[in-house]
Amino acid sequence: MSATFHDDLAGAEPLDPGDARALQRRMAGLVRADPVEPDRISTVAGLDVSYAAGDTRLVAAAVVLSLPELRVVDSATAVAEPRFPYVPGLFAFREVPPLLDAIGTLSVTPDVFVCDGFGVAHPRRFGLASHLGVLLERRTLGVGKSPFVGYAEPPAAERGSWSPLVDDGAVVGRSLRTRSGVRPVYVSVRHRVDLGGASELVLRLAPEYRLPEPIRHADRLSRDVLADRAPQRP
DNA sequence: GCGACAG
DNA sequence: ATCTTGTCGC
Repeated sequence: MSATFHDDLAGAEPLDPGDARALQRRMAGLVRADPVEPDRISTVAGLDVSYAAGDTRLVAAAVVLSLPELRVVDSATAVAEPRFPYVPGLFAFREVPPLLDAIGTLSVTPDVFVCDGFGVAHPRRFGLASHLGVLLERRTLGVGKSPFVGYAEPPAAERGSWSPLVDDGAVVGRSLRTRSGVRPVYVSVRHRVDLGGASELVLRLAPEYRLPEPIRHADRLSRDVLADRAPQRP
């Protein structure tokens, strides 16, 4: 797909954490929450980045699946050297550049991007999903594996149960049970997507395992490329 | 001041 | 994120 929407901001890579936080505060104002109807979504891209122990390289992957079949229809990867250290809250500055590279070589433009991280469930309401959504001006949502900010009551044990993730008095996401009896994932919307629609979509994307299929595919692909192995079986 | 802290 | 074996359970 084509380049980013806000190219000016995409090229604005901060030099230090202070600049990065300031940039997040400015960009947070560009985020919107539009309703999304899961029935009208036909392609979803899963995104993930892998790292290796004794290797400085990092590999970003984007895998596009069709709905409701959940079949892989496109994929792309990008190898890079991290340009920013891992700092909680500034995660996007580390992973967005390589993710944009991978996304840029996709031959199709997916309806929604599912990120490994959060959207507005973030100290400055501008996590990875928000960041990517604003730069691409596309629908994005985040699925986290562990809580970052806020608190959520444990959802009931059955798949589909959820509870609001509240931070500083605001609902910033949902703790959602995608598998009965398995610890929940944290859905955090953020750009041109609403929380209810995002949760319903995540449930459709995760019919069998805890994590959404698009993310599982991206995780496996990025790991295979990093290990210099041929992409594994479907 | 101290602890927590997405991946 | 990544380093790692076996083991309990459906």
